[in-house]
Amino acid sequence: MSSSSSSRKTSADARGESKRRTTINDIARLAGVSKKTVSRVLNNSPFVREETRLKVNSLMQEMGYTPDPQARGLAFRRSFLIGMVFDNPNAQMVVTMQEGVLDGLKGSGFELVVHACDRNGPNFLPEVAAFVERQKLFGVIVLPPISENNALVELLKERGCHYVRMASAVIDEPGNLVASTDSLATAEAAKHLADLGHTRIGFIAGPPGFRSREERRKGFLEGLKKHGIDLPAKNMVDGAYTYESGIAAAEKLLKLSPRPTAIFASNDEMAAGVYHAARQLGLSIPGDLSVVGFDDTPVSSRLWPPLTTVRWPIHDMGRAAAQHLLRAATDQAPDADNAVFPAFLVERESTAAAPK
Amino acid sequence: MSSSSSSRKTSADARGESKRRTTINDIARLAGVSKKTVSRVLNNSPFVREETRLKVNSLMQEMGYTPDPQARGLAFRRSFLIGMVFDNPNAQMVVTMQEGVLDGLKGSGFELVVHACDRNGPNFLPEVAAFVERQKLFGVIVLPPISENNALVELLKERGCHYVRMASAVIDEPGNLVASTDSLATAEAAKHLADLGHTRIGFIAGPPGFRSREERRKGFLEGLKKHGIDLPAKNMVDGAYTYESGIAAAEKLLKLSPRPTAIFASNDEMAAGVYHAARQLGLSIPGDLSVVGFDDTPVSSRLWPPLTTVRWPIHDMGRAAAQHLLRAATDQAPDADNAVFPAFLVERESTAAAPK
DNA sequence: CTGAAAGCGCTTACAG
DNA sequence: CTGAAAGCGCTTACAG
Repeated sequence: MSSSSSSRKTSADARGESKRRTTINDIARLAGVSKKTVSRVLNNSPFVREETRLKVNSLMQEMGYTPDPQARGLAFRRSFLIGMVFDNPNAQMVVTMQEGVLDGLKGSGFELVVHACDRNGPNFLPEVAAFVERQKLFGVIVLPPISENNALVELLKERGCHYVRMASAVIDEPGNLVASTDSLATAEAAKHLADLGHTRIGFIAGPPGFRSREERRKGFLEGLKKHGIDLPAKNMVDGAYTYESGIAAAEKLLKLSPRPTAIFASNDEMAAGVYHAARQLGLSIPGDLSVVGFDDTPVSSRLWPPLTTVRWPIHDMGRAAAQHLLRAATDQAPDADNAVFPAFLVERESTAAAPK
Repeated sequence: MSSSSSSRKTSADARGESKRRTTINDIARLAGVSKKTVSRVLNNSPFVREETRLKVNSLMQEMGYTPDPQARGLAFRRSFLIGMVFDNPNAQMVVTMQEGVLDGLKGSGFELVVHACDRNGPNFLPEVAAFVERQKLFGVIVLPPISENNALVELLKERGCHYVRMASAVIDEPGNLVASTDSLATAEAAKHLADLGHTRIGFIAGPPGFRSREERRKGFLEGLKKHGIDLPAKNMVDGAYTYESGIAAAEKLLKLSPRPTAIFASNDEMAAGVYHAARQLGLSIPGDLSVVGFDDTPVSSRLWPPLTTVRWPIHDMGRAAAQHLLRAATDQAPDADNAVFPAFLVERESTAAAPK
């Protein structure tokens, strides 16, 4: 049965069963070269005669040969897997990002391994470290908020694991970063509300521990200040990026007297909570209350009236993250142009002139 | 530098750098057995003296040894990866399912590799086949609607790849299936509407090619029939499981005369579209129009009024799928009790007595 | 119950 | 520009 190394086609192949996959040995034998030479072609080594390269390549094509990632990985001491590490309350964001990453990875030979974790768990860092080491990951894409964890990034560096941090501001070098411009976008949102004549404004912040909380707040407050508006402390409440927390936060804000005429929620889920609270109080949007969200997730257009919100190109950013890692895989320099993605306001129908 | 096989701790280890991971050879040497014996312990072979097993196990623990999945995989001729293959318009469903799977896989040593595909693409099947072969996947979890593709399943069987089909009805044997009871749930929804006195009812179906389309329709129609209600053909329109298609379908249904007093949409996204269309026509929900959805995704509670819908335990089903594969990995018999999960109606505020 | 040899499909390190 | 040998960290097939 071990005719595998002596004849071009085993009988199983001939019968179309083809139990055994083509290996580097098959290609080497057929090309009349050593397997080391095939390996050189595979790895784009410059030390191969053009003629040899062509012959090997066409043979690989003909036989439908793809190198075994496990065998390669074992020899390389690293795998062809890329991890996506996340602990994020925003499900929609996670899928969209994931789809973008898959998009960018398509046809690269790298596969995406997803890894959910609990950033508050006692073994958070050791578990991620174990994951990275066990699978010998080539690289990791880290979603917020754990992308902001410097100890995590340090741990990845120590292990020689490439990484890309998804973030809401520039917190690393290009090549290790894909960021949106949250503070610019919320400044734009602030300007929008100011232009509509709002001065009594409520702000629902994201949860502590998220850089996006800070970025969105900073941009919004600075934007207001440019228009001469200062937000009193009582007009700012914390949320948790969840629907329920949005309801609770809005209830607090809408109890204020004088009542705010506009509320900015730091994400769409919380903005949906604002809608709920407003409705309970009989307030109409945008007649009595203007609302702005952040994320432009599907829910923003399902709400009534459709939500004015900030859009950031999640899918494209996911793809960019994949591309950064693929550049690293082929020893190309980081692509600085592919690191920062503008977020911007999308005006819909939840904002209107401030009531007199 | 090749002191690795002669001393217990290399100097790097002693300095806490520990560049080299512990391998099966280290454990064998320390335990004073052959690596084959360590391998036996690793694979739960019964042919190991209890004493030996204990010594090896405690040594593995002490050294923090985990076998290298790539090396094991190469020798086993299969990997410790599980694929999740999907092409589904419902992002929320995909994440929730994925989280359930990750939950079930936690601590198993198996990792989840996600693979989006295009079921209408020219190379759909060959691409999935290539994915499965290249990665030598242990198993695959297939999401609807491609879980209903028998050619795909055949292809997996041929390659000896374990699989679990996620479905809306019993379409395979337990162990290869995790299904919800969609038709029972929509029968329940039909009864609910009938009990409220609705007789002029609109039905928005899912897109052709989805088994869930058939199950949900069948259950709903049978449920109505039990209450003596027959749906004329013009009261049934097709949707695509998307928001936009829900709007379009509802516009058709609400043009009917007499106008339906209730609409069942085969998923929540389309139900959200019904809300939109109703609002454009100045119809109030549930006063003028009752609406029922399916999925109980977050959007159903963000809508106003909160949507009466069908809930199915997506997360639990994802976990069950993982558990089926893990049973297969340890040669346990399929767990028939863990295959069918009831879906059921969740009454909220979008349904009320039919207007007189 | 245990082990020595060979092999999984690649790459590294070395030599030419 | 090319190749033979050894090795990555495991398991299979065989022997005892």
